[in-house]
Amino acid sequence: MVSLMDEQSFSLADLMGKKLTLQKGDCVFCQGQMFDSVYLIGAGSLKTYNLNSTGKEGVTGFYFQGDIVGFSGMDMGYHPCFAKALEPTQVYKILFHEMEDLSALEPFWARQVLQIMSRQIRENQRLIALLGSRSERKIASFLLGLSAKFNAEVSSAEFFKLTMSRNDIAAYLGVSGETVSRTLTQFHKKGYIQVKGKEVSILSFSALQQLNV
Amino acid sequence: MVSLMDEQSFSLADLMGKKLTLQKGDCVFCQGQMFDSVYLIGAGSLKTYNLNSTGKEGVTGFYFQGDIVGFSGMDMGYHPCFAKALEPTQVYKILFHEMEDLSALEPFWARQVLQIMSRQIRENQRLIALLGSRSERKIASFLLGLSAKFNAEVSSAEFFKLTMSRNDIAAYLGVSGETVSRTLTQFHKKGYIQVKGKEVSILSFSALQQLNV
DNA sequence: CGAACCCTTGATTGATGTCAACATACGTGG
DNA sequence: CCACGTATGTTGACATCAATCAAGGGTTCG
Repeated sequence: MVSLMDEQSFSLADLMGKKLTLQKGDCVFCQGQMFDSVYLIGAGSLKTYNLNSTGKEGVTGFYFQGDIVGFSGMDMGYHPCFAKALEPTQVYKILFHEMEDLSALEPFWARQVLQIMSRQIRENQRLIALLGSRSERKIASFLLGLSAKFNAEVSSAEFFKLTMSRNDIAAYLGVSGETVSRTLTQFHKKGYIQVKGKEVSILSFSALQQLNV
Repeated sequence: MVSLMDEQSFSLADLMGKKLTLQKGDCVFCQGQMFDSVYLIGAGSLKTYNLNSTGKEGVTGFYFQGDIVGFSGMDMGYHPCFAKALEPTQVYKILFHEMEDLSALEPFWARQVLQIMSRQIRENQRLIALLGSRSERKIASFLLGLSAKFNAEVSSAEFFKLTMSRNDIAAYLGVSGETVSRTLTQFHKKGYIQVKGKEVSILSFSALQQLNV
């Protein structure tokens, strides 16, 4: 996979984007804030979430190195969600009108942006297709997706870190935090995964894939 | 809202896209098929869905006039879903590499494409945020979203037509067909909506919005 | 006109949310 | 470095929503 973090585009990002360093809990942008930029993630991870009138968080996505966060604000002109760092994180701020200009100038960049948006649409639709399935399957799919993402883009370590809390995962998949806990220990007891706090390793991809259907 | 169906871009679409006429049930593309085009909808409506190994349909989206369908296939190089007409429908086939060329030449077009993709990301995330909520709320949100879309883009008629079946709605929202039926009649009894087969009219937006939270 | 599909409604069952208690990890300040 | 307090995670008991099964009516299309 060609990534925006490859050398060629890294220089592009450097050119156009102001580099921001975030601590855990810092927000890149807030729900309702005016849209003028998107953010390319250089390192770390973010979650996007919105608050409904009851104050409950709905997590709409997790973002890692090479992802761009903030596109959902483009068409309405304001961000419909918060974007908050899950760990120390670096992002490159990309002013939207500069990105548009560059699209006209640099075909490689334009194609990369479309690729990233397309990937996001596909990933969102993968989740939507899970909407009706049981929590076991949702969580299996979540682990497999995360593992694929990490192996492809971040590292090939056996263990990967869940930088988000169990409740974040729960709010993302539309289940309760307790169900996430229960299902993880269930997977562990069946020998599908190994869990050490926030570190997870998949022992049987096939078993999870079978649940995933 | 500026739409791709406005005069200026209509001529663009005419220029680049071969016009296809579909009957109800016809597929624009199939799951697994190679990606080379996206499709701008001129009239009618489509659903996208995928089949899992058990043969069960998971509906990932509904698309109407002015939407572009097929972006989810871009980054992997093949379509991860079917796109099937829900009624007599017209689409403009847009070869992807031609779209890229035109985007480089025509900033207006490039911006429109980004807008449409952004809207789709936002709409998908709105659904994802509903993942954990009760079916009542899911269906209320679905009706409100559809109503907004129709009023904005298709017509301002009081009634709008559900071109998809109850089971399609169910598969989209991750509930059972029976639950869709029951909830609609419940809304009807409470005076929130009027239902005549596939025609629906919203009598109390506020009541539905309150459920929507 | 028949057959297939779609929709509605009822009864039952099962999965999962909620509540509660406890355990563990984390961060902060002494 | 320890001690405390808070946030996060785990586990159990129970309640509830919605899936499933089933039956019947309605609609569409060949």
